[in-house]
Amino acid sequence: MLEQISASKSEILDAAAHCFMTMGADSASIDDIAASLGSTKGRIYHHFPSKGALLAAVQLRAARFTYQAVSAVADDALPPQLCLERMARAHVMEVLRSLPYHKVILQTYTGARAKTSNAFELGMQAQVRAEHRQYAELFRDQIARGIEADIFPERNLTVTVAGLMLMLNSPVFWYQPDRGAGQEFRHTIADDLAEMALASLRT
Amino acid sequence: MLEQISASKSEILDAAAHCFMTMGADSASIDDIAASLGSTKGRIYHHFPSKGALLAAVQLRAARFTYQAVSAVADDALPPQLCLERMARAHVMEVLRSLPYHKVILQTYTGARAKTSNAFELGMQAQVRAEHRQYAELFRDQIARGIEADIFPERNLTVTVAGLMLMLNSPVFWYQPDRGAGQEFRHTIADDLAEMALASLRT
DNA sequence: CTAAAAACAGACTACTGAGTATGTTTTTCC
DNA sequence: GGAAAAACATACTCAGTAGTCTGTTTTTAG
Repeated sequence: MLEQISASKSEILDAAAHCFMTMGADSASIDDIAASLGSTKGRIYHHFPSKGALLAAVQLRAARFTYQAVSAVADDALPPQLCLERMARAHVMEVLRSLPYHKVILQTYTGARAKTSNAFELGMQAQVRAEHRQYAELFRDQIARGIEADIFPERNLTVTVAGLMLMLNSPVFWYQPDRGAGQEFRHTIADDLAEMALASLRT
Repeated sequence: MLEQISASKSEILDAAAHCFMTMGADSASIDDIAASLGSTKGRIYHHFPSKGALLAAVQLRAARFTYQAVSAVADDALPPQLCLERMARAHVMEVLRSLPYHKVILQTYTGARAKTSNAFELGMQAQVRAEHRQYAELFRDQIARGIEADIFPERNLTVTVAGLMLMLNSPVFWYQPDRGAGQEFRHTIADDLAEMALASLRT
């Protein structure tokens, strides 16, 4: 589940996420990432077998970041609308915290897959999709519970879940962490989006 | 405004959008696009000065597709909530129709810019951003009108508009045009999403 | 019908960037 | 303290690709 990652490996992942974010996952070269670390590609290839594996590792970490943050506040004992609002707020706050990782996810989650596809990397990508699906299920379950209890109107579940989660991910497209006010604005974003997400489920 | 495009140029754009969609804008090579047309790169470079210009042309077309479809149904005489629902439905239907173009937009709209940046391409990219902003303004204006009239609660406009439009774009991430039922399902998606988008604006 | 321009094809160049192979330093562990 | 392994650095190979240049076909215009 939570693999033990060395400090150096974690540092590489942070740098990779940052480079992938700013330059794009394809344009950013291994040399770019190494340079941003003040080292050379030898270090990176010692820890990761290929660029695709490094990218997949970043994506996996992104999924696990949000999964941890959201599953911590999810509680089936709560009424679904309340539970969902807490989950939504936690999701947005976590996305804003570990922004580079989630930018990478959305960059590569449009179904575009490179030609380089050996067995190992295909497996990694499958795992990324699996964990992402598992995370989305947290929201899917609560929404289904709400529809079951007649709190939310009946709609296509796939359409609803995807629409809701993409709304919660929208800051990824425009939020600039360096520019402008910090923590207060983040809470404004999280509150507004969580409120909108909840409202979108009603009639 | 609406530049006259030759049939050959339009065909190239369609092929480029399809290749960019399936392989990613960076991974897809000019040779790939030419091959999918049954021709060679000579044809493409005769019509477009560079790959970046071709990509920008695809993005521009995507923005204009939706702009045309939505501005056709937008009407300031209508009450904002009604107008917005029509716009939302039109947007989703158009996105599903010209899906490859919009997949390319979202692929490249995460703020990641390649290193290749001569003056001409920077100008093209600026124009893409400008027209995209202009399109988003259609929705922004109606939402502002609704808040003004106390129909919608007051929220941060930037957060609201971005969240709303990304929700409307969510099918780009999962919809498969070839797989499964056609026109009826498209209407289901458009109806559900437009309803959700409208509901998200309420309290 | 013919000259000129447009619309391509095909071969070539130059460069980038992923991956490798080997050497060097640092840490670990007995 | 000394061997073994981990953690890097450096130099190199090689495939893929953007862009160019020249030649060939097709269309257009007078």
